[in-house]
Amino acid sequence: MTHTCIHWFRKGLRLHDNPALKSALRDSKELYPVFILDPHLHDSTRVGINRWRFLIGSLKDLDCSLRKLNSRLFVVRGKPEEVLPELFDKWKVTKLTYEYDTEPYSLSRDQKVSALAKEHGVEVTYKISHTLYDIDRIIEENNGKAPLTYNRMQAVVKTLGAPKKPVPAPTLDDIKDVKTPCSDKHEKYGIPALEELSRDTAALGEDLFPGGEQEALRRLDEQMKRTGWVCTFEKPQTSPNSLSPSTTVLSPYLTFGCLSARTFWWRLTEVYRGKKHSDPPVSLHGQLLWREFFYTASVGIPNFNKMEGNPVCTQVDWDTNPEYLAAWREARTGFPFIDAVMTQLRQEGWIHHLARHAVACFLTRGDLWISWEEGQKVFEELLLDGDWALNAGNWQWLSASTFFHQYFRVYSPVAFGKKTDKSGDYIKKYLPLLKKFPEQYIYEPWKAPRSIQQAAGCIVGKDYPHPVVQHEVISKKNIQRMKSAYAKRSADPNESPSKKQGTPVFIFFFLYCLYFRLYV
DNA sequence: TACATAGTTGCACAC
DNA sequence: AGTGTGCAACTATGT
Repeated sequence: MTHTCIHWFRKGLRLHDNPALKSALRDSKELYPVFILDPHLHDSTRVGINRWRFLIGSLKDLDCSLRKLNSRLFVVRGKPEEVLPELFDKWKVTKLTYEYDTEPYSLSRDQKVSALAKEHGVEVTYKISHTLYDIDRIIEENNGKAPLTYNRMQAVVKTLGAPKKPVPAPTLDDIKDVKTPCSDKHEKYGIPALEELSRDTAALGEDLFPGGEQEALRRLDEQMKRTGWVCTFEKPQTSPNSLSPSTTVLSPYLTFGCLSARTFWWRLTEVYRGKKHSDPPVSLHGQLLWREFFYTASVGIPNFNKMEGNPVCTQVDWDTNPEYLAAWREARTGFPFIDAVMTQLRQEGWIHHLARHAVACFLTRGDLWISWEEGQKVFEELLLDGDWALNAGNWQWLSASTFFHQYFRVYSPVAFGKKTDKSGDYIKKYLPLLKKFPEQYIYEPWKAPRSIQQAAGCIVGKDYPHPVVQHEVISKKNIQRMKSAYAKRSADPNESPSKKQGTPVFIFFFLYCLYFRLYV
C-alpha cells in the first residue's frame, strides 16, 4: 500500500474485467480514477451527437459505480500528454495504470505519456483486456503477419487456447485500504453536459441504447437468457431491416469497453455448455472472433485505415464526387432502402451489419464508386459502435479491397432489402414520406405511375429524389472497373511483393537461372 | 510447385 | 419454398 495511483480510463469504461484497475488497487493507498476528454479523440467534427450521449452516459455510470466504492471519477479536459504531468505533480502520483489499446493514435500517445511518467518518477502498468487475446501474440504465432482469412485466424487462435477468464469487479473489501481524496475543489472534474460537447442537441432522438457498464451487463443478461436463440444464432440469417434489432446490439458497449469481450465470450460458453450450438464464423462466439480478426489486421497491416500505403489493399481509382457522397450521407440517393438505412444510422446510431453491407457496397464498388475511406469517416461519426479497427476492416471488406475479393457479387439496393421485408415496413418507418406507396413500388417509387405517386402524396423528383444512378447499368460498369483494378494489382509486383510474378515472366526467369546454373 | 478448394451474408431466374 | 445454375471468375491458403 505505497502508491498514489491514477487509473486512466480511456476505453474500458467498466469495473468488471479490469485488470489494470485491480492492479492499481492492489498496492495503492490513494487512487484517482481519471478520464481525459482529449481534443484529438473527442472532437465534435468527428463525433456525432449520439456518440457523445453514449460516452457521457458511460462516464456517469462509471462515476456512479465508483462512488459506491467510496471513490469517484475525475474528468479532465485537455491533451493527455499535457494534463497528466500536471496531475502527477499536483497529486504526487507514483503509479499510472491503464488498459492497453492497439490503435495507432493510442500507441503513440501512450508511448509519450509513459516517457513523461518516467520523467516524473511514475511507475506505469498496463494490462490487456480490450480484446480476447494479446493481439501481438496472434501475429507472432502467425509468423509475424496478420492472418488475412478467417480460417487462418481460427487456426492461429486455436494454438493459443481459450481466452483468459474475466477478472471480477473490485468490491468494497478490495478498496477498503485505498482512499480517493475528494473535496469541493474537485468540482471542475465533473462529467460534461451534452451541451458542452455538441451544438445540435435538438437533433437527438430517443436514447435507445444508453451508455454504461450497468446497461451493458443488463443487456448481456437479457440476451443470454434467450438460450435457444443464442445456440442457434447464425449472423447471415438475421435481418438487416427488422423494426427492432435482430442482433444483440452489444457492439457499442464493446467499443467503449462498457462490456468486456472476455466476459461476453465466457457467458456464451456457459450458455453453449452441453447444448448443440452454432459455430464460428456465424455464431456469437464467431462474431467476437471477427472483432479479434480485424483488430489483428489493424495491428499487423500498416496504414490500415487508408488505401495508399496499405500493402494488402487493392488500389482502386475511386472517383471524387461530392454530390454523390452528400446524397449517400444525407439519405437522398433515391433508393428507399439505402436512404432508410442511412436515416436509421443518423437517428439511432446503430444499423444491422448487413444493412452496413448494403450501403457500403452502394457507396463504393456497387454504385457510386466513391472511396471506402469516405464511408469510413461517416460511419466513424455516426455509429455508436464506431471502432477504428472494425470500421477500417469492414470498409475494406465490403469494397472488395482487402479480405474479400468476389467483387462480382454486388448487393442490389432494391432486391436485398426485399428478402427480409417484402412489404417495406422498415422503409416506411424511417422514410414516412413514402409510407403510402403500395408494396409493389416501395423499393422503387420512381417506377410508380404518376397517379399512384399522387395518391401516395409523394411525387418522385419533387418530394423524394430520383435515383442518383441506374443500378443495373452502373453496377455492371463498376464490376469491369474492379476487374481492371485487380488486373493491375496482380501485374504490379511492387504493390504486392509477396505475390508471384506473372506466370510467363516467372517461367522465363526460372529457365534463365537454370541456364546459368548449368552452363555458366 | 501446381493445383484444388473455400470463402460469415449476391442476383436473377429456372424448376 | 427451397435448391441449383449462370453470371464472370477474384484471392489466400493448404496440400
